Amino acid sequence: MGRGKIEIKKIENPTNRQVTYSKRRAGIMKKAKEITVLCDAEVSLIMFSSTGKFSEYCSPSTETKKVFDRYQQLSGINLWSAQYEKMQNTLNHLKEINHKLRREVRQRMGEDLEGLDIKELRGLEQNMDEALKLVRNRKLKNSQETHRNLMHEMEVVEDHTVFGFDDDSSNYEGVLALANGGSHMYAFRVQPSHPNLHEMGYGPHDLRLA
Amino acid sequence: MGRGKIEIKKIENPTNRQVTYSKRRAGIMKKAKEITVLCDAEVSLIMFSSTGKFSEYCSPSTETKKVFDRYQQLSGINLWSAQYEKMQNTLNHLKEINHKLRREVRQRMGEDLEGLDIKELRGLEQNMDEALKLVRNRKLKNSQETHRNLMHEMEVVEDHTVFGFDDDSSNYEGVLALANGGSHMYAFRVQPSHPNLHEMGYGPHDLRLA
DNA sequence: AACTATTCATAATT
DNA sequence: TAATTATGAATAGTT
Repeated sequence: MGRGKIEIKKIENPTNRQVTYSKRRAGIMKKAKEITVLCDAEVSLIMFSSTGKFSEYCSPSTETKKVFDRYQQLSGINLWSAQYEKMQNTLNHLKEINHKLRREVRQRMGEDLEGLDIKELRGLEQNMDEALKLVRNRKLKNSQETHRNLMHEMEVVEDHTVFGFDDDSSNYEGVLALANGGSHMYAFRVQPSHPNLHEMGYGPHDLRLA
Repeated sequence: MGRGKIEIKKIENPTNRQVTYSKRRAGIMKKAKEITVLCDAEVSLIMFSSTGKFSEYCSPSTETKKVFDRYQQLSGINLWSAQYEKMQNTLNHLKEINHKLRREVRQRMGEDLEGLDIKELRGLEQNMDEALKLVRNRKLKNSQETHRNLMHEMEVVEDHTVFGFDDDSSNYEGVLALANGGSHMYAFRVQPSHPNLHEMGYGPHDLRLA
């Protein structure tokens, strides 16, 4: 179809090659459109010229993404397995760590002690006892400092006396806020569990790790 | 091109439709191959017939996956954004929680107290004090039970006396193992940080959340 | 970019 | 379902 037969091999002249590309690209696009209409088919066509220019056709019923998804299912090629698996592993690892940390905090709050034997309890007690001393020391140092600062301020700014230092409110909101029953730890709890990892639904090629 | 012109609209007769699909599919495939050779182009062609049968062509230089990757870059359509973003969000959320939990444990171990003010220190101290009481109670209850069980066993199995209850080894290996300086918490530390989420490298369409 | 002379793809037919 | 063939479409070379 043309003024003479041509051999199917790379056109070396870049201009000719580009021209032929344009013409044939249009042809294939047209054919793709026609087959989708005539035969009720689903088509995804992606082309890059040798100069890197990109064109695509996708049958109107779907999107390229859907064609890709379907392609994955049927071809058995898991395009994203590597990435997906890595992320999934990281997620699982983090969850596991989280679980352990949460348990550790709970135990340090005096909850969830059922699973510990005497030795462990003894160790925990000792550890907490030492830690408590550290906290007490820190508190002492801190209040001394605060006191010193106050004194200093009162000396420097003499007519701006500081009142109302509420010495009774022992609230530990900041990081913990769990002193009175309702532990704020549940704010940490991760959403449903697996937000939406299902939706990919690869059927037999499902990558979800246990 | 055929024994008469045809209108481009869906072929209602399923047999004819299937036959036409086969013929035209072969035609497009051939054209796709030709353009890749003649014009040194990169092509991905995926087709599904109305009966669901799937065929693909991909230029020999690449793989379908690579074409897809390139498609993503140039089209600006992030095919996996939904999935990827969800996972990324979950990951970040988990990391944040982890960080907080880790800090909480450290504080309950008497470390990392610099950031706390007096009120918080007071709250922490109080909380730890109460928790320590709980742990002590538990330990007491536990050792009483152990003792009782021992007694019981000695009564029942009279000639199998139990010696060697090492009352001095206060090891709390199980969950903590951090009593003596080296906290085992670092075992929990998550690998490099972002295992390999970089490798996708979407350039301007990078989805990595801060 | 537009124009043919050809070859090619394929609709209808067998 | 698979070949055949008449016909319209695609396109290589030219302008």
